[in-house]
Amino acid sequence: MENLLANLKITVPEKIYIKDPETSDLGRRILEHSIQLIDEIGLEAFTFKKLGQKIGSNESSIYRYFESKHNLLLYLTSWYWAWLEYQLVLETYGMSRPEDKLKRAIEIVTRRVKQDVSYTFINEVILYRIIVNESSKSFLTKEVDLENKEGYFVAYKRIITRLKDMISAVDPNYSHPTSLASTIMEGALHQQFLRDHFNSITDCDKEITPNAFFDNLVFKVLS
Amino acid sequence: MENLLANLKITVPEKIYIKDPETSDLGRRILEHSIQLIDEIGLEAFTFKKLGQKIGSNESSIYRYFESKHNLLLYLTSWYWAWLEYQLVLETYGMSRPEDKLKRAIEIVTRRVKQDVSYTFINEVILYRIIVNESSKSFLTKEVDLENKEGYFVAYKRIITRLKDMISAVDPNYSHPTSLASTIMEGALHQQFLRDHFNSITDCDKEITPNAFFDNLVFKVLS
DNA sequence: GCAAATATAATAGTATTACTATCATTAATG
DNA sequence: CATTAATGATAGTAATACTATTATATTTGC
Repeated sequence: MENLLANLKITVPEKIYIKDPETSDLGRRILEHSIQLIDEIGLEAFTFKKLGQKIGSNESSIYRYFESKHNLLLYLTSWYWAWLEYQLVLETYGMSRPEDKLKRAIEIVTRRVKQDVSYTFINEVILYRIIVNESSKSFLTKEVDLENKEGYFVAYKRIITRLKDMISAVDPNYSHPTSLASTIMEGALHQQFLRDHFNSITDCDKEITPNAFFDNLVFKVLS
Repeated sequence: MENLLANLKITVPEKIYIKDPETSDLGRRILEHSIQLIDEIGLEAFTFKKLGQKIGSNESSIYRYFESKHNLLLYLTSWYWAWLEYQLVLETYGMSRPEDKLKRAIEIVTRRVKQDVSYTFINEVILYRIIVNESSKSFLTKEVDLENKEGYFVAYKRIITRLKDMISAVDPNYSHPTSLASTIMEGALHQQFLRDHFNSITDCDKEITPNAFFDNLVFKVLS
């Protein structure tokens, strides 16, 4: 798996960036350290100036890659969804029983990323924390419809559609497979967040994982 | 119901504001018009200066009520959760069958607010749109643990706890009542958002409501 | 009814943000 | 080796997110 990904480029919609950051050393440093910095100080306090200082580069140079920090966030989230979709396809490939396949799929999309598997400049463990804490902000804006038209959210929509298909494969008569799929995806992130910050309103802790909750939920709903 | 609320003050944690906005004309204008303005231009573009212009008052005067727009958002979300809890308690009061009670509760917390019921300066229909689009931003910050310690999120946690209790009343053996409760609350807002902006990843539309989805889900999980 | 207290308005000022523009320097490529 | 492209340095702008100060209303307490 690691080898496969090393040769495979995760594709992010072109319009999100001005210059493809994966094609240059500076671009790759921008990605690597923006993930670290956003994780450290949060998206609100994150600025291109601070990032420039961290990577020993100039603010103006970073603007040649991304027109704003919002677009950088779109890039990182898009990258993550594409990466997760890749994991999903790879790890369920060839499974014939729909139940097993769905079970595995739920595992993949609800688990906390604990290992940096792809050995690139993008650290998925840290990126996952950004997804939990910041990804909602990528679409909770007034520009969402415009950006959606530009295709900025295709990766997110595609992985949910895949999950939906797996749900319908288990129970073709279930009436709300798409909403269930989107609820699993967003709900898992939310439960991870609650586990870290509001443990009184989640059952998830060190033993009970969001995966256990959603696995139980989905198979009760579909049976 | 309307009469009751007219005499009842929704309580928001004191530390959220500098001066209680409900106690003065200017304060009430701040609340009324901040809701309108945030709904119009979004939280990111919203500033106290613009609000001041809208209400014919001065930026500096608004700062005497709230130390930042983040705290204003905390106020509005807190107010909403307290208001919703009030609806929940009122509308399920005296119901004896746990199943009926839970069914009604799910209806209350998943429905889109369509009528301004309390006749105050706070328009709940518009506020609901703010909750859908902006409320996550109230806790997705680096300061969340600090603010949680200060009690800024008690209203949110309390309503989820109430819902959890109703779930457990229906099925005391269900293993994840708290996570189910928080998933319903947050998930309903998310489905409303998807309905408005990403209809390909939800089943909800004009006919199917988030309520239909969650009602079906919960009673399948608990039976 | 008036003094004192309080609330609001007006103005100014600061540091930072989120950029854009220009020009110099360095590195890559044909 | 000349041209082009990428990066860096510097400067500048409008807006943001405030704080501070002073002036002017308004309320309230006696």
